Order: sequence, then structure tokens, then C-alpha cells
Amino acid sequence: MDAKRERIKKAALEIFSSQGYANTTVQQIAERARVGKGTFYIYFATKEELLTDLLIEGLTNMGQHIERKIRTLQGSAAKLRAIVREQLRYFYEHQSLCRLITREVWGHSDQSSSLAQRVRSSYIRMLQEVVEKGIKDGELRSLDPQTVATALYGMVSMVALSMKDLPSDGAIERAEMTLQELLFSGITTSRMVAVEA
Amino acid sequence: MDAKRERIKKAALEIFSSQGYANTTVQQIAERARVGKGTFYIYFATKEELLTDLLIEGLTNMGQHIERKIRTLQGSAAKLRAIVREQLRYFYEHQSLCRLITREVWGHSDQSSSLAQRVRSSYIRMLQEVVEKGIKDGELRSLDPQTVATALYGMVSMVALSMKDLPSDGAIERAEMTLQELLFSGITTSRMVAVEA
Amino acid sequence: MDAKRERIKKAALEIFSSQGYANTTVQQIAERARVGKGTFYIYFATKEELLTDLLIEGLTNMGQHIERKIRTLQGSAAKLRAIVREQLRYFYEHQSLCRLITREVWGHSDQSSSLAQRVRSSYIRMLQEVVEKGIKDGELRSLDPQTVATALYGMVSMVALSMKDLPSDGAIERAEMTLQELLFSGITTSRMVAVEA
Amino acid sequence: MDAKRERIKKAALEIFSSQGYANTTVQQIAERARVGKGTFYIYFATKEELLTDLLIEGLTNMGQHIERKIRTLQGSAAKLRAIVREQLRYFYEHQSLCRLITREVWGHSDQSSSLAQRVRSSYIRMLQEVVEKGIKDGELRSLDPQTVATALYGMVSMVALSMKDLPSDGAIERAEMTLQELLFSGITTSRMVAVEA
DNA sequence: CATGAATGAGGCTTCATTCAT
DNA sequence: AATGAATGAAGCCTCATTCAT
Repeated sequence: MDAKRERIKKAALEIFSSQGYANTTVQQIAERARVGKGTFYIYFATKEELLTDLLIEGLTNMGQHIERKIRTLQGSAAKLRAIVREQLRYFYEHQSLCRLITREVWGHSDQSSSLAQRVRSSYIRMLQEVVEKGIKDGELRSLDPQTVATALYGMVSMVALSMKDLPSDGAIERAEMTLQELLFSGITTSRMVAVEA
Repeated sequence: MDAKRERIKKAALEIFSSQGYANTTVQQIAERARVGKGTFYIYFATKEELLTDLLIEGLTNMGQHIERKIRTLQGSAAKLRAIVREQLRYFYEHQSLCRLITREVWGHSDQSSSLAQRVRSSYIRMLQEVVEKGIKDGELRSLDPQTVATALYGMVSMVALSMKDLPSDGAIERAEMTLQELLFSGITTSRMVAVEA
Repeated sequence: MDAKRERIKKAALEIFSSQGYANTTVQQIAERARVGKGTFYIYFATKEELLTDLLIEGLTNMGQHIERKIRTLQGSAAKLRAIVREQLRYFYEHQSLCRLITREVWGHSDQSSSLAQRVRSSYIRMLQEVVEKGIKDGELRSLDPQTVATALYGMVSMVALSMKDLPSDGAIERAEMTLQELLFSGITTSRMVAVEA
Repeated sequence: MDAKRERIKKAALEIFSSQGYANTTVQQIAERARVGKGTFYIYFATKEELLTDLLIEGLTNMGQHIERKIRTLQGSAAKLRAIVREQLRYFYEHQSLCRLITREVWGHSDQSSSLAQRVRSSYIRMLQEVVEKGIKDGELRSLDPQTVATALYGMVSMVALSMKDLPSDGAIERAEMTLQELLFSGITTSRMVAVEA
């Protein structure tokens, strides 16, 4: 049964996200996955390999999910709008993953985590390319694409993370609308203020 | 000498931020602070207390710093503008702190870390109040204040964290301008698109 | 197929001798013997039983081999001479076995290894008997038979073990001659020196 | 107190020699040395380092002890005689060390144990040099020095190891005399047999 | 017979914390 | 106040052995 590998990953993601990777023991993971401790090591060489697996697979999945969604859309603005929508929902539904990435990818400057760097930038780069295209086409304002991409990622993920505090009905919809408005039209009532500043 | 307490905190912040709290040993902290391992426990009851101290003090300091800056400013938009500017610079100059907060505050759902919740929300609440005031005064658009505050926090801190990748001269200034434009005027060239969406 | 049992024993002997019994895993043995790990346990109840088997069979084989060689010889001196010759060659050609015996039989004082004692002494006793006969017949000098037997065993096996360092051609022949000379005539040029000492 | 380091070494040597290095746990060593398990790692980086330490120190000590004894003696034969005497007594009184060396130095062909090789040969080389000198001076017969040295080492240590079986009074004296006779005059009553072979 | 996935006891090592100096 | 030697709980990982296929 290869279902065991998946059981372990699921269990690990949940515990990692609530206690942090370093505070989670292999024992705990194994228990939650209902396998023996030794079984863990049949499927993963080390605890860290499991983490790596989760991070890469998680971000890759979201990336693919989103790319499918935006492929058919016309215009960079429409694509960005979809990205906000989908990333928010994805992270909302996979809060554990989102928290894990925040902790282990953004919360590290460890040189050994060059993996983290690669994982992180692979997704950011996609955002960046959409922004660049939009600027070239005159659809988006001429702002630094990398900064915009990072900011977009940051606002969406932090909002997704803070949503467990308000699990009220329709909360995601409202959060999404707020983010869309914010990102596309800015926060001020009078645009002139910003433009001429 | 109470300078020792500060030496320990400084050392700890640096190591925590690069290796993570859980991977840092008291030994390492003591060595970097040039004190004995036993001395550590004169100033801090446990390793975790030190973490708590750093988080609270860090966010409190930034909060106070920023509040001083915006106290005299007129108008919520101006205040927000200053917040973006100051938070970005603060986190840029205290990347270690920013990374620590990202890891240990946002990357946790641990119930034991209710502290994290409090710390986090104390700062977010301040942002939120500025936004609420701005909306009431008609200066800002009527968006959900908590979401806006969280998004603002998220975009600024992630951008600050990613800036070590580009330490080129004037990078902060450009990043700040991009964030200001983004936040205040939105990303699209034609405002109508967003407004009427 | 009972060839599998032999394959396992051969594989085990090789690995045991190079890594030691305790550092060898059943997995490694099974792989080298090209059988499944479970198959191992069809032929041997435990890893230790395999060790016991190898030791007993190894020494028994050598004992039988040597007894065949000396049975027809006349005189204890001639028999001893043949023993030196054959044990040296046997251990040289079965260095793995020799190393295993050295490690696991001589290198132990474990009470549980009373087996080791038995195995060891069964071979030594044969030597001892030859020596005793030689003394009684006046062919050999009147020295303590057990000490002589042990010394003979020790010098031959250590020399055999150290020969992998010099795999040059004709090395065994030279080593054998040296041992024979040493054992039969002693090391000094003038016999009187020793006798009268 | 540095007495702890010595306590640990003493305890380890005893247990290693009776159960073998690989079957001995750090826990057992610590208990016997009456220190905490963690304390062990203050004095030794790993369990293997302790083994290395014991082997090197043990052989070095014996080497120095013996060199002191033979330095003032005149003639290679007299020196060899002293070597037999002292090595036998040393190994008899430090059976644990002798067994450890037999197991871990002679019982290995592990390439990683190049240390073992070095340790082993450092002592053997000394023997060899005495033999070479004796041959050059015409005091000893012209036999291969390395083989003679190895054989000498082997016969003495195996006899020392087997002496626990006969702890009767005066046993060492008798064993020593037997070895001396054997080594210096050979085993046969009639020398001619060997000489003319 | 043959296999290898599964298991858990147990080993090595680390580290937060204590305490005698 | 300052130190670092001492400790044992706890974690990661290995491996002999079992058992369902």
C-alpha cells in the first residue's frame, strides 16, 4: 500500500503546521498516521526529507492549480485577479501548508536551506512574469515586478493565515473582495493624491 | 552589568533568525554573547522566555517608533504612508526580528502560543485603527479594516524579508515607492476597471 | 535448493570478516547472497545461529582437513610440521574465517559464549595431544603441552592474518619456512645460550 | 575532576573486553563509571573515539613500558627474552586490553580502521627492529624479521588470553618459561632435525 | 518455499537546566 | 554575580525479527 506514504504526509503536515517542524517528533507523526515508527523510515529517509517533500509538493501543486486557472484568461489584470482569488482559497483550504511555508521558507535565512530559496522563488517568479507581461502590454502600471509579486504573495498569505480567527460564513468572499479592491484600485478614495505624490 | 542581558538578547536574535529558535542552543547564544552558559539563566528563566521577550520587545519597539512618527501627521492617508515607510525600513534594518516574527508568530497555530496571538494582534490593531479612522473620515475607501491591516502588514514584511536578495544601493527607496504606489493607487493603469468590477 | 543456505553462509562469512559480526546487518547478508531478507530466516533461526554455524563448521573443517593430512605421518615432529603447514595455508586461504575466529572466539570473555570456548578448545586440544605424544616419545622437549599448543595456534594465525599486507608471490612459502624454523629450532644461532639460560 | 575521564576509560575497557565494543552501550559504560550518560560525551566525542583512545593508549603504554625494560640490556637475544617476559605479563595483567586489541585490531579488515593498522604495526615494528638487529649481529638466525615479529606477538598474546582458564599459582612463570624455551631453542629435542631440513 | 513491508525495542547523541564553586 | 561541569530526558534512526501474500 502506498496509501501509507500519503497518510504519513497528511499527518505530518497537520502536526508540523500546528507545532512547527522542529517540535514535532517522528513518533507523533507515526502515531497519527497509524504506522510504526520504523515504517516512517521506509518511506522517508529522514524527517527533513519529509519536510522538503511537503514544501515542494505543496507549492508545486498550488502553482499548477493556479496556472491551469489562468491559462485561458485574457489579459494580465484578469490573470492577476484570478491569482489572488485562487491563492487565497488554496491557502485558506490548506492553512497547514501555508503556515509551513511561512515558517520554514520565509522564516529562514539558513544557507543550507537553499532549497527553500528555490521553492519560494519558483512560485514568485510566476507571479512576476504575469506582472511583467501586464506592464509591457500597458495594462498594469510600471512598478517593480519583483516587489509587486512579493507584496502580492505576502498580502494574500498573511490574510489567509489570519482567517482562522474569523471562520464566519462568507468570510473568504469578503476577504477576497477586499484584497482585489486593494490591489487593483488602491486604498484611497481620491486617486489623484497618490498619483501626484 | 545589565549590558549582559542586552548582549544575550542581541546574540540570540541573530542566531534565532538565521537558524530558527528550535535549532539554536543556549550554548551558542552564550558563546556569542561572551558569557557563561550558567549566566544565561541569571537573566532568563528559560530559553522560551528569551524568545517571548524578543518578540514582544521587538514589536513593541517598532510600534512605538511608528506611533511617534505618525502622531503629528494629519490625515489617515498620510499616516498610512508613513507606516509603510517606517515598517519597511524597520524590518529591513531588523531583518532578524522580522524573520523571527514570521517564523514564530505567523508560522504557529499552537494554542500555547496565545502569546503570539496577542503580540501579533497588538500591532495589527494599531494599523486597523488608522484604517478605520480613514474610512470614517472619507479619506479611505470602505474596505474591511482588519483585512486591509493584515494585507498591509503582509506585503511590507515579505518585501522586507526578500530584500536581502537584492542589497543593491537605493533598493529600499525603490521598494518603498512601489509599495506606496501599489497600496494607494492600485496596480492597474485604468482605475475604472477595478472600480466597476 | 539447499544451495541457498551455502550462499548465505558464504556471503555472511565475507561480510562478517570485513565488518565484524555486530556491524553486519541481515539485510546486507541477504543482498549479497541474492535472497530475500525473509528467506534468511528460513535457513537460520537467528543471526547469531549463523555465526555459531560458521565458527563451528570452519574450525571443524580445518580440523578434519588437518587430521587427514597427519594421519599417515610417522612421528610427532612430522605431524607438527604438517600442522603448521596446513593451518597456515588454510587460514591464508580462508582469511575471513581466521579473522572471524580471532574476533569472536578469542576476543570474547562473554560467559554466554561458552560455545566459543568449546569451539576453540576442540581444535587446541588436538594440537595438545600431538604435542603430548611427542613428549612422551622423547621426540619433543618437555614443555607444557597446552601452552605450546596455544602458542603454535597463535603464531600461525596471526601470521596468516598479517599476510594480506604482503600478497607477493611465494610469500606463504617463505612465511611457512620461517615458522617451521622458529618452531623447531628456535631463534638463536647458538643453542647453548638458550638451553643454559 | 579529570578522574572521571579515567573512570570512564577503565569501565569501558572492562566491559568492551567482556562483551565486545559493539555490544556495549554508552549507558552501561556510564553506569559502571558512575557518571551520567551525558557526562560521557563531555569527555569523548563518540563511542568510537573512546575505543581509539583505549587502543592507542594501551599499545603505546605497553610499548613504552617494554622499551624502558630493554633499553639497558645488551644483546638482541636478551632483549627478545625481556620482550617475551614483559609482553606476557603486561597482557596477563591487562587481559581486557589484550582481548580488545585482538578483537578490534586483528579481527578487522575494515578499510576505515586504518587506525587499527597503524596501531598494530607501530608495536610490531619495534619487535621487528630488534630481530633485524639480532640477525645483523649474528646473534639470531637469519629468518624473515616481520614474520618472526608477528609470530612472537601472536604466540605471546594468545597464551596470555588463554591463561584465565588456568589461574593457578605460578601459572605465568611456567607459561613464560615454556614460551622462552620454545622461542629460543625450538621444540625438538634434536636440533639437527630442523637445521638440516 | 520465497519475499519484503512492517514493527518497536533499543542505541547514540544532544541539549535545556541545575548547582557547587 | 558568574561559571561550566554534570545530568537525564528525549529525539532520530537502525535493525533483528515477524507475517501476510
